[in-house]
Amino acid sequence: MPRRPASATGSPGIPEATIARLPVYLRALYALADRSIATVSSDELAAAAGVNSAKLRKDLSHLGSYGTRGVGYDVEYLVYQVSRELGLTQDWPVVIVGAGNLGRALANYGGFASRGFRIAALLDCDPAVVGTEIAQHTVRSAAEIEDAVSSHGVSIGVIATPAASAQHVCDRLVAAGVTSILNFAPVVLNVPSGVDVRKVDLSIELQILAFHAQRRTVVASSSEQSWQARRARRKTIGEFADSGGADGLDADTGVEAQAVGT
Amino acid sequence: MPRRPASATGSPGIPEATIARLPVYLRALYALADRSIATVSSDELAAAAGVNSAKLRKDLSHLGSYGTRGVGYDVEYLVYQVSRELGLTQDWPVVIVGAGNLGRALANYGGFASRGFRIAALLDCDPAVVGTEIAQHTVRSAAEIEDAVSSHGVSIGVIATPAASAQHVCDRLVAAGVTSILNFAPVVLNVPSGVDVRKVDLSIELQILAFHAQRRTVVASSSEQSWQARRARRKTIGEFADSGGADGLDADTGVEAQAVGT
DNA sequence: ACGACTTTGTGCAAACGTTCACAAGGGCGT
DNA sequence: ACGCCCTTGTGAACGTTTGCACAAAGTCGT
Repeated sequence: MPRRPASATGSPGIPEATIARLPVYLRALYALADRSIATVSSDELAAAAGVNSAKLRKDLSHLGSYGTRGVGYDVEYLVYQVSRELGLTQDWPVVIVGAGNLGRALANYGGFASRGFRIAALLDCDPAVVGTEIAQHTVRSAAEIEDAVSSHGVSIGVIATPAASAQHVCDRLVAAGVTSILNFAPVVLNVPSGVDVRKVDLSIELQILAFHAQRRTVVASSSEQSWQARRARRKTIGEFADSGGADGLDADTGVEAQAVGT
Repeated sequence: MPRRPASATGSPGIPEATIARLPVYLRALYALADRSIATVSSDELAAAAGVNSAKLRKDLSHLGSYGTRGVGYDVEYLVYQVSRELGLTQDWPVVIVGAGNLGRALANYGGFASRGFRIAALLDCDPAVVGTEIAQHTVRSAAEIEDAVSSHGVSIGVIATPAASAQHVCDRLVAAGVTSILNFAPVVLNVPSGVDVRKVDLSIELQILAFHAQRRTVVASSSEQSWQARRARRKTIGEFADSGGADGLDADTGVEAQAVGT
């Protein structure tokens, strides 16, 4: 991840953590606008977005002073400002590579179009799928990646292929001029610097949940108390170095080696 | 998202950021094992996982001292240790609510089964879908959520429904005993404390990419005088040029077309 | 017009995360 | 057995993010 010099560019350098939350605020704001709510306080908006109100105010303060003290924020005005900051006042043509279940889900996802993302092309390499129609888009052959990218001036590519082809597809997208990639394939992509990659991994999220779920059962079996005691304890309680680290286990070789696919 | 009390449980308190990377390391380790590589250095593993090697070593050091100085890490042993830490040495039954494109993609996703996640039930409320077979699972009616959860001792639920039904489904899952939820619907879920929610939002990731892409072009054009001239406009929000003919134009349409039990 | 009340915007300190740099420790050749 | 070389594990410095608490700045009622 190439660090961006932030203030060296003339832009005030909005923290990455803030950027990641702006879309959440934006969605909450749209929901408010739908209900014809004209103004909103930081407390209300924070609650709708599921964050702390101080955090929300600090986040918004990075964009400028768009609130009115004693009143709150004008919903429509803030929608515009956040959209502009995120670059959503322009249309972003996007190519999606891979028209399996995931690619189809993406193509049908209303949240894209409503934020200015327009599907410029939907590609797949399976001849059985090429030519079929998905969400008003005719699936084109993956051989046309370069053409689709350059003819529409696409700068964002979505990879929804199996893991095995992801890097190859990525290379071609980058060569064709794509500089932002959203990767759903469970692999780490190698890209030249200057290309931005974000990863969405369905199974990683489950594994993180499993970790916490496991911990919960361990805790529950040792001390029966609901976990409300939020602020109770402080730092680590000594060194439990390794709770169950019996060395004797000869790493059971049942390592299921299975190619992960989408 | 609520802060996780990490060290409040009496366990060694592995940082959240580390937990989020363990699944990535695990995948890289599996790939190495597939190639019959017995040991790996922190440099190599870090490269495969796409992180800095110092970070990898520090992450692994939270689990214990499982490396050998001068040599590296034994791949199989480390696979076992990481799996155990993540709670993947046991099976996790999972219910998936919503059998649209996304639910189907999830059901067919090989990465779940290979990490110990077993689909206990796949539910939907659309009568046209109930009864059909998806990835060797017969889709059951959404009315049976409670039964599916309690009869299999499920503690992890996946919500792949449209936004409108997500909170309702969530409530029912929680009431039935689910304590970990993976949410794909673009809404902020309200859950009682003690329930762990993780969110995967397809459009948020794109918006973050758009921000960086925009910044890149702004920097390239080099003559943007920031946003001092902010007060002028008051654009309306209604019309976000949406040329594509996608169905849902409402700010927050669901992930898919079908509705799930309300 | 003015004071009471409300809410924003922000300085500050603590918590958290990352990176550097190097000592500790183990294998391997001789 | 010894010393060299390699890699781990970690203390310490640095940067980022969070949350508190409050002054600044506006509105509203009288």
